[in-house]
Amino acid sequence: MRKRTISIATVAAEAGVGVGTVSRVLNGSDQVSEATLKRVLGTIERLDYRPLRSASSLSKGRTDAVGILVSVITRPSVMARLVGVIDVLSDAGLDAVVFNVENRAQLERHLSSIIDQRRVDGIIAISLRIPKERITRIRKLAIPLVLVDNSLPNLPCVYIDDVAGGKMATEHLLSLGHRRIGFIGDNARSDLGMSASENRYAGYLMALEAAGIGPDFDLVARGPHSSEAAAVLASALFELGKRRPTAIFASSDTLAVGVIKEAQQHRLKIPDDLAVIGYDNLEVSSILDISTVNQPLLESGTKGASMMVSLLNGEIAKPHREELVLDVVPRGSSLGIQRNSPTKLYGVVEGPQGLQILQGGEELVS
Amino acid sequence: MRKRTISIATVAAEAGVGVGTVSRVLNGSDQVSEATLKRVLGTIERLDYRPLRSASSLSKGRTDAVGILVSVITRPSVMARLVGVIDVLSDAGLDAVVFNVENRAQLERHLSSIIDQRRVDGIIAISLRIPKERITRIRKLAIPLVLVDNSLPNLPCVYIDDVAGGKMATEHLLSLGHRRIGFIGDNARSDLGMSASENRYAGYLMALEAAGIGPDFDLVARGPHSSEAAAVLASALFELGKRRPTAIFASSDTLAVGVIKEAQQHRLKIPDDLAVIGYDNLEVSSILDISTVNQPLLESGTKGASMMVSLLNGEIAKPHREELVLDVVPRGSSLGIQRNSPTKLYGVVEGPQGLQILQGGEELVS
DNA sequence: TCATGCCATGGAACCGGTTCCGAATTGGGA
DNA sequence: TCCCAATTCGGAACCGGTTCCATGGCATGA
Repeated sequence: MRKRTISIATVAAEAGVGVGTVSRVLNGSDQVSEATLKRVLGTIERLDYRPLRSASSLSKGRTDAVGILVSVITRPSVMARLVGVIDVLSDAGLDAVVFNVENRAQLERHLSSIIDQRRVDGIIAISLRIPKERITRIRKLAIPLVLVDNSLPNLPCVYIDDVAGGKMATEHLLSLGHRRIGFIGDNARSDLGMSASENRYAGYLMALEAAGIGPDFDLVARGPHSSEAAAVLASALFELGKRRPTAIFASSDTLAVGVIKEAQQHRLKIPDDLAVIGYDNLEVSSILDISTVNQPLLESGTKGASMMVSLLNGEIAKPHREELVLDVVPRGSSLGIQRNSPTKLYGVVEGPQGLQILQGGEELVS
Repeated sequence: MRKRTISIATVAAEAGVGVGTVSRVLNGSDQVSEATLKRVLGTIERLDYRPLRSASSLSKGRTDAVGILVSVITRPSVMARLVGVIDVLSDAGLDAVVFNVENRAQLERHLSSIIDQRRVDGIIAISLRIPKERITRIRKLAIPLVLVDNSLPNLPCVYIDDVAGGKMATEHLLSLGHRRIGFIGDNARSDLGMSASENRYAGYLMALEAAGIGPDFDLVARGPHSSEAAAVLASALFELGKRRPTAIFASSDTLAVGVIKEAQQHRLKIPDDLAVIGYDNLEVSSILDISTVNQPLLESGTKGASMMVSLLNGEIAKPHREELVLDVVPRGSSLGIQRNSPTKLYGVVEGPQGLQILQGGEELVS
């Protein structure tokens, strides 16, 4: 009857050393002589031994895992940030434990279980507003917290100035000579507090005011975050007759798509009858040639995760705040420039069965 | 000087009982009298005590976490499945540890660290082919493994018959009278083995053969999974002159988008000059009115996760296999039917600042 | 009244690592 | 040759739960 599981004690016995020595070897301590190091490593190899995560977690007092709280994960922009976060954490050897938060109750539940049970060493919140009382509790427990796509005083965060973004988008339309500029955005939600759309709206108002144009609330509309809703709202704006907007700033590309679809229904030519600019620079905006405001989404994720890694390594002293840069991507929906050819260079070759574009570095199967 | 951390011993001492009793209370054992139960619960409440995850993991011998291996996570279809998985796991009180796998090396690294360190109780692989030797190792260690969007004998899996799907899509085009039907798909990749596109291709060939049409490899093209690549490939097909296809089956909606964009460049009318059908029923296909094959993506995730939960609870005896149903969603890109109005009913109301569509059940901020 | 058995309970042993203290060995200098 | 310091190492104590066994109390039946 063999021993069931091989533990550190098994290795120690087998190698003829103490458990302490094996542990030192595992953790790369320099307090081990060359000879023993080799012997222990050999034994580990031979027994195919790996230390158990939960055991080392318990004695080390940390989990080597980071909790990621994500607001409605299905949104492409949120997704992109998440990918950035996961990649960096993974490279740092940290587990990424993902929690999808659809509403306030879920947020509370996840937070309390994460925090109280100490399941993770740190928390990254993406596009999410954390209740104040939770923040203080997290602070008291000294659990690192990093905000991505959000900003709070005295907390490390990677954020984007949505007000400036809204201003830039509106200014783009103003620079093209538009004066009647509409705004279509998300409902302001109190529960999860994704305030991005409202901030962009604020920027929109600022830009108008700076241009000496008073706000016309008839040109402003909000609804759920979907193309269909945006289409309905756009339709309402189009029916204003000669008072209808000549340009629309949609607070996200998803909404811009709905606006454009609806414009086509109304036989409005883009951009001559109606100029449109979105926000996020999602893939769909490039496909549909929609002008937009580019956010470094992936980068916001990687930056945030890097901060977390530094925090866990005790490398950052005080809260670090990083603001990422935005830029307007003018495309056909506002400029009307001739659509350009695919930017990437693709070489089509004759494949075994039909045409083929080979991918760089990829191994292909015949 | 107060005690630093409150442990189960603290609670036991405070409540005047043994640690065993507290543990029993925590785990809902019925071996505790009403009176002590109340007293212990009170103490727990008063001290705001929560058991430490890693400690219970160590002694219980399980982590209450599930590893999720995901192939290129950015693909919308993969994403949708992931969301389904996370939601179910979360409801079951299991942590979802996500690993993004971009290439074979990463897959190996993640797998070995997951498996050897026993970081998780089970593994869910989404749209991923696991190397045989890994499978046998996982089997030997008795770690539950569930495949989503993939199928292997003797393993629990949730899969979709891509061959049948490819056949359905092609038959749809055939039924509209098309005879010269092109195929645009992904490169067959050996490393991660996402064979979906190739399987759909197989279905395409079967449908053609059943209709008495021999395959014409001049109408077949493969490339990277992007709209741009698809556009380039489509362009090549369009330049075949009178031998050009009158219809194209794109193995995913992303590719179909590229095909349609390119058709517009070539002044081909959709669907009169060219009918197109995609695959996946992504949001973009509905926006652009592209016919497609609907896969229950979210459902595949939830089903897979449910299997995992059952497995971990020891409820399933032998490998359970579930095949989900597909259906063709005919839209304008093949039928040319008048575009329909938004399906959802939205009521536009006058909001505090502009128009507004209220969301069901959502709390709104003024 | 005493034997029997069940139920609630305390607490030691244990899960598998890490850490720290003390001991053993070695090397160098006096 | 002896002593001291540095280096290497063994192993007990510990992290904070869970589990199981032994124990004490109480009720039941004879």
